[in-house]
Amino acid sequence: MKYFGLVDCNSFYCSCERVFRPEIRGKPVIVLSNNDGCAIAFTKEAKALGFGEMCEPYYQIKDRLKKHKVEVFSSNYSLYDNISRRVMNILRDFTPRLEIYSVDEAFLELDGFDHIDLLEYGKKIRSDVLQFTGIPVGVGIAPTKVLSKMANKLSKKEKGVLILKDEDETNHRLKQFAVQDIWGIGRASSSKLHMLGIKTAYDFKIYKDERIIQKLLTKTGRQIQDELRGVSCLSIEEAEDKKNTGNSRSFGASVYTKRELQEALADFCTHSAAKLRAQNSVCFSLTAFIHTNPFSEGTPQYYGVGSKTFASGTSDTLRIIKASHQILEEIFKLGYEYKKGGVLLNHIVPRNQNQMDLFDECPHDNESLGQVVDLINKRYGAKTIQSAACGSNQSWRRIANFSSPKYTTSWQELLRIKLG
DNA sequence: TCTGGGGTCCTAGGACCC
DNA sequence: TCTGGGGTCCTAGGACCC
Repeated sequence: MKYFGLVDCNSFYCSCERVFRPEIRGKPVIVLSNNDGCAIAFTKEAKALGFGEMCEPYYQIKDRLKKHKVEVFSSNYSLYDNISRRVMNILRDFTPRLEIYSVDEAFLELDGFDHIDLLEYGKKIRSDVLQFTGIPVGVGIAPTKVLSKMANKLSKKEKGVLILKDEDETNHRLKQFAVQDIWGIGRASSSKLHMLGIKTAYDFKIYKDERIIQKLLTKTGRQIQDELRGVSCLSIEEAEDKKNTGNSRSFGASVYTKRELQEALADFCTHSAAKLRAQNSVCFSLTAFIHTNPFSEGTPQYYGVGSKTFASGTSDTLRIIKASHQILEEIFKLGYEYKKGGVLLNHIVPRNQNQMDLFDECPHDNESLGQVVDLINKRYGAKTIQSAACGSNQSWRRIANFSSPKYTTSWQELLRIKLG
């Protein structure tokens, strides 16, 4: 018998902050998005106080947070990434195949585990991760991915581990599980299912007319239905190279000039190109966009987007920056208040599958230059070397008023311990 | 004053080919 | 009065996820 495990870190960003601040354990904590724009992570104590609505603007809840003495943090992605990596490394000891689904979640293939006490196994996963990283996790184990997701969700009320093995037990749980809480069923799909009279996961499971499901919810919905029935359609997908990658950001302050946008785009290109080189790939096209603040009523709105293709695949930062500036020349309009910009690298292939173009004007990638830059930045810290196009002022940079130190990734910000 | 960022998969429809 | 059929590839847009 084949099983899937899903391990999910509880309030991951908040838990990371708590690792280094033991005094806030058991207290309400939230973490804000970029620019301290809105709330994106909450501990259960914060949820109990009525916070927990995803992406509620910070300025709207600021006073209430203060009143309830909620600890507030800006997001510290280098810390979260680093702790995530540690958690995943521990999970690798528990399975031959691990799918890292997101920064705080992973699927484990548990094939041929018939003679193992799955409950004990789940408990062991939990206690190991907690002991070695300080992060509390929930574990769900079931015969399909969709069911393991559900088991994981329910595990939060069951001491952190839940196994769905027995058919009657599973049906009993499905009857109490709302259809919109199923993994893969969002707002649009659940309202369609409601129209068919399907309210719970069990209703969905036993709904007979599969043609209608296929028609309304496409192949994805049909697979979810099968997965609820215990028929595994989705398998473990181990890390693959990204098919698209990019970088975009809201600006900390409004931006009006082409010069500043050039710098911001150059910065986004620098990050994206480094990601590309890290997975040893090249891209064939670049999309860049800029836009005004859609929330600001009464001010003129503009969305500018453009693309450029490369005759041969590239991961050359300078070449990609140059292309982003060419796009900017085409889409920039003076007189608007820009609030966000970004770049996307598309049509990504492994470097060894790169097709060279005979008529490409710069066929030779600055490949070795890029590698040296990556190496220096890895050893001496991010941004030790970068293109001058990224600017030095960077007035558009994000605001982060409540940032914790980079405890694990910066020599300057290591945790200090006073003795005596 | 202040509203995130980064992905994946699927389908329909257009362009193009023979 | 009449205007094929079948296939592939690409892209935009929708839906969903964390």
